[in-house]
Amino acid sequence: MAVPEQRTPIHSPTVSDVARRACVSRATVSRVLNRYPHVRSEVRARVERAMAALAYRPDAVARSLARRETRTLGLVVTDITNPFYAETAAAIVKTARTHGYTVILCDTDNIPELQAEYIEVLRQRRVDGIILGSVFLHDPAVERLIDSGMPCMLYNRRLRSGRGNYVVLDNLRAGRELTRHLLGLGHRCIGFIGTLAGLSSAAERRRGYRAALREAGVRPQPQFVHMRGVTPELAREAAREILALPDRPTAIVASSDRVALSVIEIAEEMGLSVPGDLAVVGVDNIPMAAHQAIQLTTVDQHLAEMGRLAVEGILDVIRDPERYRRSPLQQVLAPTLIVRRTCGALDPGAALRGRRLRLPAVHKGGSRG
Amino acid sequence: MAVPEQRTPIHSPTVSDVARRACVSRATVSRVLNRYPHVRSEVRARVERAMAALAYRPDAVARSLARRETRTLGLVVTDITNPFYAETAAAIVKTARTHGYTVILCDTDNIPELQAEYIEVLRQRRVDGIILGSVFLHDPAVERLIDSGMPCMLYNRRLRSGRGNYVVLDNLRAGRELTRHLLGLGHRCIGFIGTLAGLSSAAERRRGYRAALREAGVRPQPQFVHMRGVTPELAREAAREILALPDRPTAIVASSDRVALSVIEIAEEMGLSVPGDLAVVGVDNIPMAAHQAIQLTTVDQHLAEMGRLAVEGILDVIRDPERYRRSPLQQVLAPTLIVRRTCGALDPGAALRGRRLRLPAVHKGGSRG
DNA sequence: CTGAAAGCGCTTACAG
DNA sequence: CTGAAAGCGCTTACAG
Repeated sequence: MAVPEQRTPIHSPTVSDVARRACVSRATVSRVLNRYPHVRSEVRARVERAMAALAYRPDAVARSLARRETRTLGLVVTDITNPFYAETAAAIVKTARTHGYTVILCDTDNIPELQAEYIEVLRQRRVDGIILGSVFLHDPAVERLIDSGMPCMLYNRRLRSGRGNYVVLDNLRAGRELTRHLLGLGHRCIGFIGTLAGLSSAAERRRGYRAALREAGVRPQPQFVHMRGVTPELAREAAREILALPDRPTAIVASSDRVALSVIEIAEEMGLSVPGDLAVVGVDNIPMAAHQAIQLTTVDQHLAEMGRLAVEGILDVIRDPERYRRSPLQQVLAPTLIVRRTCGALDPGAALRGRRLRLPAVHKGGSRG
Repeated sequence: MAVPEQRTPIHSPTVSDVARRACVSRATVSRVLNRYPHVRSEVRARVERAMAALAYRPDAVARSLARRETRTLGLVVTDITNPFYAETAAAIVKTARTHGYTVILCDTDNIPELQAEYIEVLRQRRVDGIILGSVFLHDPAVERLIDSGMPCMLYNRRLRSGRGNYVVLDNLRAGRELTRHLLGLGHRCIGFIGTLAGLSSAAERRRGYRAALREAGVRPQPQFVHMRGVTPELAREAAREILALPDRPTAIVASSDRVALSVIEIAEEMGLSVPGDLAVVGVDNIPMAAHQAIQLTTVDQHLAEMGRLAVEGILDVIRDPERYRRSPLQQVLAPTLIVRRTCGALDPGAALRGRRLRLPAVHKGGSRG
């Protein structure tokens, strides 16, 4: 007859199996496993041989239960296909790995309700900490999470309450520098297209935009400002409206590179050349911004560093929650202006009214290659 | 004196706490938790009230240990900032969520050695299955993983051995259709720039490219074919060399949209207009390919569907590993040609030698919405 | 329909 | 330096 198949693979070896084979107790196996110092080297060697012979692979689930720590971080983003989140997620996973942590990726797909659902799932899974890439200025679910004592770290956006650990760009300054840059190029009619006023990032960039106008003695025009939502379609809609105005702006500050790309698309669709007829600047410095066919003037917010700081920060919080309970870890990164083609600064012919260029000291970006 | 602070939050409630409060056994609490049918409704209500009163949150780690299943999937990609992986990861996370599964994201950052390391970590964490976005044609670590019986699913690329469950694009057909399309536009001098010959995706696309040339009676020119590596810099290098040849090709088939974008950058740097002087086509249909300023002719490989199928497939495998042991689940998706600007087909003025256009029946792509 | 008991695979005081 | 025992928070036959 046929040889019976080997089904249900013999259960994988446990500490007990190793202990039996090495003629020691399970406690000793555990000590070897965890590089506990005081184990006789002869015993240690015997245990290690047994582990090798059995191809023993420790069960992290059991260890998590016993130690009450999972060495797992939850990462909640609104859209991993947004290069902003992809770049930060890469840095987060990488940094976590170097510290022996694993990352559960949660993507809300821009559906706000899913955030609370994911937070609940992560808490049931007993992650050691939660990193949130987007919160609303008013966000009860996140306030409750903070209240609960679960270590968490916000990045990119913060709460109006000012609570929580976070790492964000100095968004006000980013909006102000971009606007000043355009003012310096001679623009006086400058619009702003953002995502949502309920997000600190967009709201603060807009405040920076307004501040720069005010400082230059330019009166803000409310009809030049739109904050409709986060999808590309809404950004396009806003661009279409603003650019159809009889006295349309000669420059647009977009609250992100993605929004800026939508604006450029619509401008070209409407027969406006960029930067000839319309200057456009963004924020993020996503890879595409550097592309030859785009060359978007933007602000770099150092995404890899932001991701790294988020992880290193939350690991500190996990180690010593008390310490950060009353004085949260709040980091603000300085923006770096990257001057490229779409603002018109590099193409004197396109600069309006022949103003002399007065660039601030900036990193002139090319490819990020 | 000051009110003493509440530190180390009283340990979160367990089944025992709920059981005590509801005056039932822990087994009964567990039954209610798992919607076990035969529980008296009065008892069920009492337990539910107790859970609510205590804000009980089941411990998924303990449950995993007891049930020997984690409802967690591992996802290993080479670079989450590559839109291909970001798009598929989004679909994978989304599909997993609807089935109650969570996803651990592993990003090897294109460092091959990290793949084996991540696989080991995932196995220790006792994930129920592993999804791999990239394998080499010759990949011993993955062969061993398959041997081990751990449920796994490859996507995008497969093994030369043909083993394993996978969902891939019909890459040969994709390469062939793109090349035929260019041949149909009059091109006879067509180059191919791929990533690595050791990856099934690029290798099969190149085979399709060769097949199309052969079928058209065009002799393949080895100096027009480059497969150097996966980074943008290597793609640029290859483009620079091929386009500097005295008898440079009039069209390039790139093995991915990212490679195509690099080729376009170099072409423009060298003063060649696209598609006037050089037609370029890619594969993937990443969001950027649709952008106004690019309009890349490409092949859609239905990334969201690929991700969804990968998850649904691996869940089937997890449910019934025996069934797929001998006849693996292997799915091949049909490519969809998306004709845009960069091939020159939409701009008769740019079509070489005034050939009459003979487009295959295709989905003419615009924006992806 | 419900409970007592054993078990999942580790870790960790506590003795010695 | 090492072992016996208890415990982490669940689930699951097995009785009744």
